[in-house]
Amino acid sequence: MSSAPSVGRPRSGARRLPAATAREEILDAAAELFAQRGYAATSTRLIAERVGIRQASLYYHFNTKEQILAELLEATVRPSLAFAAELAAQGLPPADALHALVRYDVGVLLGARWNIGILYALPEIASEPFALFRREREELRTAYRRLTAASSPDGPAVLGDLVFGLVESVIGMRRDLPTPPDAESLQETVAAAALRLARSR
Amino acid sequence: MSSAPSVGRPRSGARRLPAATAREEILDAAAELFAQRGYAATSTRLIAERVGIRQASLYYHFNTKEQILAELLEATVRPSLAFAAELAAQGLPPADALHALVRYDVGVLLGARWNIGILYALPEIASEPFALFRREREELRTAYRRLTAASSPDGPAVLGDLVFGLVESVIGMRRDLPTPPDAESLQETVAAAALRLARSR
DNA sequence: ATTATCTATAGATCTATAGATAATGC
DNA sequence: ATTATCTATAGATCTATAGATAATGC
Repeated sequence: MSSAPSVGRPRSGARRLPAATAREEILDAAAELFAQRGYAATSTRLIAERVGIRQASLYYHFNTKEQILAELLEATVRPSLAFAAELAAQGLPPADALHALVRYDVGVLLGARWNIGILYALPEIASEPFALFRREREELRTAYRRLTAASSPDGPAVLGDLVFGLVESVIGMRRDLPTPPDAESLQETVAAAALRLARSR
Repeated sequence: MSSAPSVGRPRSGARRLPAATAREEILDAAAELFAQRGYAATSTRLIAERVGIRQASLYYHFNTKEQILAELLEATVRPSLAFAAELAAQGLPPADALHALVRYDVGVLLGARWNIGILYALPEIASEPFALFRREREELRTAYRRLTAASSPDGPAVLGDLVFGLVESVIGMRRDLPTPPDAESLQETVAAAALRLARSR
């Protein structure tokens, strides 16, 4: 909530995001560095430098480096998961719900300040501190499976996973394409592509 | 070619792959560890331990740790790239060629001894030692773009990238699904899905 | 008194190089 | 003589903890 706090010893450097809390500044700097250079390749010293504090000061806000990554990952998957739950409560035709979920999810992945989704593939995520993130991402996968199967009752069981993969492929496009397509049109294109995969054959 | 060499000081440990060269053993151990625990999180000491040699002995075969990863990545993308070139020379109808390329590429990604594809997303790969791999992977992406555009002349320009993403989504399925679908049927399913995306609308 | 920072540092790495050594091949 | 390993180590990290300090708030 607050920006620069009125209490506490002053920082050595300038604030990164004057309107944000120290916690938010740390998450933002870490997101940028993790997405650009990798998690293990980013030292806590470098994160702190970008925030304008000393390395040890990070540990006033986070217990471990892993906790920083875990919070970033959870914050990225959670909005789409919540949106999927809303959709489920609305009883739309499954194809309409699938179209809406893809649109929303692609929007989240493209709209994030840093391309955090790139970190979904990190092998490090198999370890314990990321159990909650893994569970939430699997729930989202399940939502895609359910909507896809309902749209295409005779399709193969993996069709939902392919739609899920199709959606997440925008992460790679955002990273690799020299001029990534604009978000609005990509949201629509991917949603249409998902329906084309999911239509009953 | 040769298995255990007849020259050189004997190893401290047992061979990992008695039929392979030391170089191949190192690549195999590194592939397993990089895919399971991450590149930066895997020390050269651990790789050496799995091979049955001392850490410093790795450097007789490779100049840097990055070189080991670069060779693994290049070896994974190269067969599909070669196959795409063969296809281009054959002048098949584009939809048939696309179907064949997807089948082949999915087969490579699923058939590799370790799920190396997971490392395609590593942010570390943006650095210089991986320039050749990046170039080769972009060539493969170009092949998908060309075949997709030829199959669907009125489709959006990103359709080829979506097909590319669809193919690579099998990497995530191989990692995340408790019982990954068998390779044969997934090859066919993904190829059919790719054509469904690419058919002229 | 509380908060949010700072300085200092322990202890554990990690990559890569230098130079020795134990085999075979000639 | 050549090859493929070994031992030893330099030098550069890196994460996390301990305890001091510089603010504000009461």
